[in-house]
Amino acid sequence: MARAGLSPERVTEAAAELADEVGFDNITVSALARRFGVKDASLYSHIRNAQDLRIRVALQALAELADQVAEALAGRSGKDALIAFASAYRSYAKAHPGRYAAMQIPLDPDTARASAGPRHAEMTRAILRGYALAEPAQTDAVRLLHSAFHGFVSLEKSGGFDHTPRAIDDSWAQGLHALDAMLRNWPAAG
Amino acid sequence: MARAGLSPERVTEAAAELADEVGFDNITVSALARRFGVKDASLYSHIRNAQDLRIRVALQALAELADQVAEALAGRSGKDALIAFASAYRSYAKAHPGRYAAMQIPLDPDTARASAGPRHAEMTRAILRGYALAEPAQTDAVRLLHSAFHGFVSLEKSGGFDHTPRAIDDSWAQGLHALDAMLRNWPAAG
DNA sequence: TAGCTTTCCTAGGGGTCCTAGGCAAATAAT
DNA sequence: ATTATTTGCCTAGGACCCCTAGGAAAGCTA
Repeated sequence: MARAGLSPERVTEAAAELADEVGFDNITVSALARRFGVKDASLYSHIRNAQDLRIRVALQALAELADQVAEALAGRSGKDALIAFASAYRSYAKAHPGRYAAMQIPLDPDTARASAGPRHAEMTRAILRGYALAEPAQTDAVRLLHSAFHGFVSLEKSGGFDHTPRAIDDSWAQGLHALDAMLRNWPAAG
Repeated sequence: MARAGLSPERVTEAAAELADEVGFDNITVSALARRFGVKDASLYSHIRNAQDLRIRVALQALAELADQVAEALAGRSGKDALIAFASAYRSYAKAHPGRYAAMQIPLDPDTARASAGPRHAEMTRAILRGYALAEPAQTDAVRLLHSAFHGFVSLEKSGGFDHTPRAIDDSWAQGLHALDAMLRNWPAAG
């Protein structure tokens, strides 16, 4: 029997593609095996189990997104950087819905530390350098920005904005405009 | 054989409790049947299928949360209303993680229109009455607020804020403070 | 070429979803 | 009160999925 040339990397990549096609919740070891023309049991030489597969997809997605955000951010600062960051984030979620969903699964602390997660946090902080926020305001702002981006993308995907005629792209642009203003006038604690 | 006294309502309620205990993704018809001391096939007289069960939980959760938000909002306006709304939202998510996750599944348009979703939208708009925003700014602000609340709660739950010492409650309070300031100084389009 | 490692296989157990058809309990009709 | 009807829960069983154990062949190493 000819070999299919599997490896953890190829399996993970195929799982990511499958997730984008059928949804992260619907990736199964069996479907993945079918895609390779292989029996499902054969995949267990390359992945530990189904959960391990999902975590691999999540880690790959985090790294991919971090790369794209880093590229979008290069040479920009202030509001330009804010918009570039947010747009890269939203574009990735739209282009790769399965991978984006994968990124939301909770990782155990060790895995999270070794992932691209810290890069994301660092880049978000980098944006805020243009706004001169001292701690702990910086952390609060990072959390709020991250929340707003993730929330928007997530609600957009689940259809939460569908029942109002206003174009979503316009709300997004205006929302970023407002967030920029908010960061420039960050209020004192109280 | 004595009957278990099942009904669509009791099954849905039990599914919601189960979701809060083991996570929305882990509710199964089998587990629910075990909880009632009944065979899994027996539940199919009360629910159409597993997806139907999930939708019922989602609709119940939307209605419950709408009730709680309405109560929290009564007699408040401006920043008080903003904080009351956001706190009710976050409290519900913490107290009922499974139900909260259920609310995120996409509903088809007819189901969504008949759900408590429109009540949520209306209440969010009610908050903004204290800030005197004209359309389309009002819609943009509604979307941004909803995004920020949902994003924050969702990231908090998946551990996205765990790697910074700043207390999450403090970030939440300060974030609401900043959002209030943003709404009071909503920028002109551009 | 002989041995070793890796890759994929078959076999099989256990779980979940769901349908079909049957019997018994609760309810309605006579 | 007896009969008829509806309803609730049952057993049986198919399809799919996850995962383990152990075997055979492909490819590498000596």
